[in-house]
Amino acid sequence: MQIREVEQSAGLPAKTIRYYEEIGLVRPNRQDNGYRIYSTEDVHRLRFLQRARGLGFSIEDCRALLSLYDETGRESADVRAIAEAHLDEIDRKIRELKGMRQTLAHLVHACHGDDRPDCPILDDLAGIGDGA
Amino acid sequence: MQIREVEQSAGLPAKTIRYYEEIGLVRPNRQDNGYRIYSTEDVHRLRFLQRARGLGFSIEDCRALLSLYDETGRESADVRAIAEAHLDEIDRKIRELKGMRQTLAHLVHACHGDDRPDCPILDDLAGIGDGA
DNA sequence: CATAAAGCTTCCAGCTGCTGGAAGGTCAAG
DNA sequence: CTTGACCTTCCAGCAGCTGGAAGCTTTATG
Repeated sequence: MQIREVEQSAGLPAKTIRYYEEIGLVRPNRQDNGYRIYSTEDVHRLRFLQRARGLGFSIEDCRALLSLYDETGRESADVRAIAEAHLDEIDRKIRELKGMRQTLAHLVHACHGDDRPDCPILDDLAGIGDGA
Repeated sequence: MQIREVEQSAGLPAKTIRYYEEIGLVRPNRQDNGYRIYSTEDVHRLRFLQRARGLGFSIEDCRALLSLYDETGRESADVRAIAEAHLDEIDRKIRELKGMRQTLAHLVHACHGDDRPDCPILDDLAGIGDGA
């Protein structure tokens, strides 16, 4: 299978697929002309990566997950530990974004948003608290 | 005021302050020896940046907000438009993270996480659906 | 058979927003 | 006069790609 076809079946752009090879996540063979040739297993790994990345795992997490996937003697606890750490990280990000969201929504609400220059959003950013 | 002191009052590391100058967000004067010297207004701008970044605005948004802040004839609608677009973006990210969170929490829950190799997390990533 | 279009290759640069570190100038204290 | 704290510039690197140039190969068409 050539790269253009793998794009479809793995759901990843060719550039990304080559990049994943460059950083050692997948090792396709080469044809005589130098073209990459992907086995079903290569495509499998790429799909794995596509899903793991879609869940927000970092590249290094993906590398660890893939190697656990390869390792038949793995302990599921190791996999779960990675996933739990990532889950915590996601929760942290959600909390952070919600904090921003709240402040921002409040400010947007307070701003009349017309042709006049006075603006609670700018006031807040400038550190002019409303005292409340 | 020299940079080390500005670090404290703006709540930004010196490296970042210099970087903000490099990209034209602030323009401190120089002493004869070449040292940067920050006016109260410079510090003010930096604090503005610190807050805006803390709310997750991009550097380009910050640039736009600062220039609206400078512009006394601004329309608050312009400020609000930037803030609303950013709010939408935050909401999008929260939704994305929540989607990940849900899938991942489900998988973590399903994984017994012991010394055995079978693992629903890896199965899912490998595309082995549980058919449900 | 010539040529053009499509697909492949490598390599280099750039994106965001800093951050670390090296090499070196300046200044106040002892 | 030296030490140490501060300041400067410049260059490199982080994540995770993405775009583009320059140049092969292969396939389709006239």
